[in-house]
Amino acid sequence: MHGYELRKRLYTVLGAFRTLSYGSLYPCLQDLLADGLIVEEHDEPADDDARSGTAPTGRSRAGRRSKKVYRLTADGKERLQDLLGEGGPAAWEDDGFGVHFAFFGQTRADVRLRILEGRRSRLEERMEAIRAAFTRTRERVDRYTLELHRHGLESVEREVRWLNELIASEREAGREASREPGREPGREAGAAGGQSHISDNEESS
Amino acid sequence: MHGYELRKRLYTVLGAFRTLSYGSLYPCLQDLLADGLIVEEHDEPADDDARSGTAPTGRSRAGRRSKKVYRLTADGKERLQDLLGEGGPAAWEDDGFGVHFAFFGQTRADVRLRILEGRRSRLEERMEAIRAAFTRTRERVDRYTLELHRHGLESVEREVRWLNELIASEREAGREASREPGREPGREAGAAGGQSHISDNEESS
DNA sequence: TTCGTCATGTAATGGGTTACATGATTAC
DNA sequence: GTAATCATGTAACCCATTACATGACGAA
Repeated sequence: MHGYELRKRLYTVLGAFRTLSYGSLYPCLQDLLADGLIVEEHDEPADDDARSGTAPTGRSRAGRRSKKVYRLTADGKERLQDLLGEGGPAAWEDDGFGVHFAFFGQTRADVRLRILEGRRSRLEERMEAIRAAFTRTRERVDRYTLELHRHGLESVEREVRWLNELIASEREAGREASREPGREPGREAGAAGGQSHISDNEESS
Repeated sequence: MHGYELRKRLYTVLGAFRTLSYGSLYPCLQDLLADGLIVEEHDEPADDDARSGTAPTGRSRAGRRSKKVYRLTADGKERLQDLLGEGGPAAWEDDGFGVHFAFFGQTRADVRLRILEGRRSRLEERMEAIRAAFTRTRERVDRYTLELHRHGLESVEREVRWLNELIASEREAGREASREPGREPGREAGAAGGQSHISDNEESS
């Protein structure tokens, strides 16, 4: 898709986390282009006789013709897979986790599990740190600070419970997948829930 | 206190949110100094005969003598009060809210209430946005993205409930304070909970 | 024809981090 | 005396945002 569209979609997908300004998005696309990870297409949708002078009669002529449409190259897809396959420490930091999670649909099952578990242990470390600070400073902070800590701690605890559910769900899916040997392990969608394929750049190379 | 100490305390107070590197802290202190909002003291704690050659025998000689100890000037305190009194939109953004909340102990009750309500309405806007995106994209995103949205939405809902409790608590405290006319309104500590005074730069001017 | 939205881009700017360098003080 | 920690500071850099500038297109 093109930049403008990408940004809006980025917003709806991980909007709660962060959105990206055009000032960083467009230069980034240029870099990706220079690195050969994406190619630029011009999306002139069959210029058979589209040049007819008649006004487009409102809503027809579906998508407004847009400037630059980008598409991942083979190199780009490989790079993406490398990125998604990493699952290292960067993937369980606050920043990285959201993005990695948003791409779980394209991520190998074993990597998904590693990321979820890594994230959980990160949060458990943080919980420990907060709890320690809690007992250490008990009487030395005012009640608002205490309340802030309490709420922060509960937030972390809640996310850990969420991760526990996801991990259990992933493990369950793994067991089911291994019972029926019809497919290679580590590539299916996951646990509960029906249709799970993402839009998946359609007829691309 | 001095920079090193400040940073550690910053970490324990709003550590869950963000910590500050020395690379930004020290230049910042220099700017504050240049603006006359803080002064530098050298904290030579009574050099009566502390120069005795004997080793300090371990744990005595309480605070380690530190390099530069800063203290707020009258101007600095005024500026702080201005900052704390603002309670405008900046105070209910993700960034600003944590800091403002951490200073609630020094903040006027009416400002506290305004900040809490502003924060709540910000979150309610966000909830609406997420819910809208939810129904709009219902069938077009994979289950992981959906799960991310669901969890994000619940996080926001939870924070709203937390704010509701805090607001109720503040209102209750306000009513109690107005019943006993012993003090000026809008300066007491708040609702439930015992000791609430913060360290409050001790015998300072 | 003009306005609003879609769409892309550039330059200035800002706020922070990392990495580095230094020195004082305490513990062994 | 040497290592670890406390404590301060500087410089390079990273990365994103803001503000600005441009242009195409659809609707009034």
